[in-house]
Amino acid sequence: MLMEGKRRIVYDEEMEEIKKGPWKAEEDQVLINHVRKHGPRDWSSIRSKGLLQRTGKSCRLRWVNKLRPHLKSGVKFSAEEERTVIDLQAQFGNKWAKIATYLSGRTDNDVKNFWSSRQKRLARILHTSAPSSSKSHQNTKDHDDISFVKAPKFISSTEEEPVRKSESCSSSSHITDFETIKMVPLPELVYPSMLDYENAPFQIDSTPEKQPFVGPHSHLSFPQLQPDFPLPLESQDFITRLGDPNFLDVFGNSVDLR
DNA sequence: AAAGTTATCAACCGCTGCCTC
DNA sequence: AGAGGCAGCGGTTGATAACTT
Repeated sequence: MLMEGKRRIVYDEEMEEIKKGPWKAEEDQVLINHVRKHGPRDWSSIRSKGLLQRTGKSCRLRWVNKLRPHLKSGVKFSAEEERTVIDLQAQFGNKWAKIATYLSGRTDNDVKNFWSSRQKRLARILHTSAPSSSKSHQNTKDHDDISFVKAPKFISSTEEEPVRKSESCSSSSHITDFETIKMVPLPELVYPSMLDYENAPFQIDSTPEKQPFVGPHSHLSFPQLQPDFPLPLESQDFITRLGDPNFLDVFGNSVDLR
């Protein structure tokens, strides 16, 4: 990516240059050398020693996202990886760093970008505009997004670590009552190939044993929607349609599901 | 071929939690 | 105990590539 001409230079209080923007190969090399000597830590010392005019934060990010060994840079997410992300997002919420640990060679940034890209695509398919970036919408973003159901309590078979309050909002395995959660388990979300709805067979088989996820923790299980929870009628209708071979046709007829 | 739209990626920002003093 | 620094995380932005009209 060539953004050389757009490089920004800013100054801190001491008028000491802090370089921002794209990294040069020489800077990468300095960073790699630092990690070879000291390991992936002491990021702020890189600048204090005058090795680079980058913040420690920036150095860490560069290492984690681009320079770390064994990264799958430039390699698209496989169907398997997509399913893993979808499954884990349903379980953990937007814990990208945590999800990334289940995918070798993928960073939290990769997972985050993949998911946000997917959300936009889905929003378009559903004839809802992508979430506005306007600050005034940020706190309510989840509520204009795609569709909502009242979710039942999910049962997870694993004992999980205590969850901080801030984490609980979208982590379905910790929902304790009928909380509003983002996203219904659209078939497309569970089976990424269905986004290619020209060719999708729409043979939805959601039996737990066919869930393809394989992660580092073999005991991991995913919450399942209980079949008989009381969804609002509108949502029930929506979900009923998911099994309809013509389901996606409705999107072409300006049906607003919000 | 040009213009418009969408997808992808890299990097920054702000916040939070942990650790040290 | 609490202040300050640092690392890490998630959200967001902006540039470019790829695709469509």
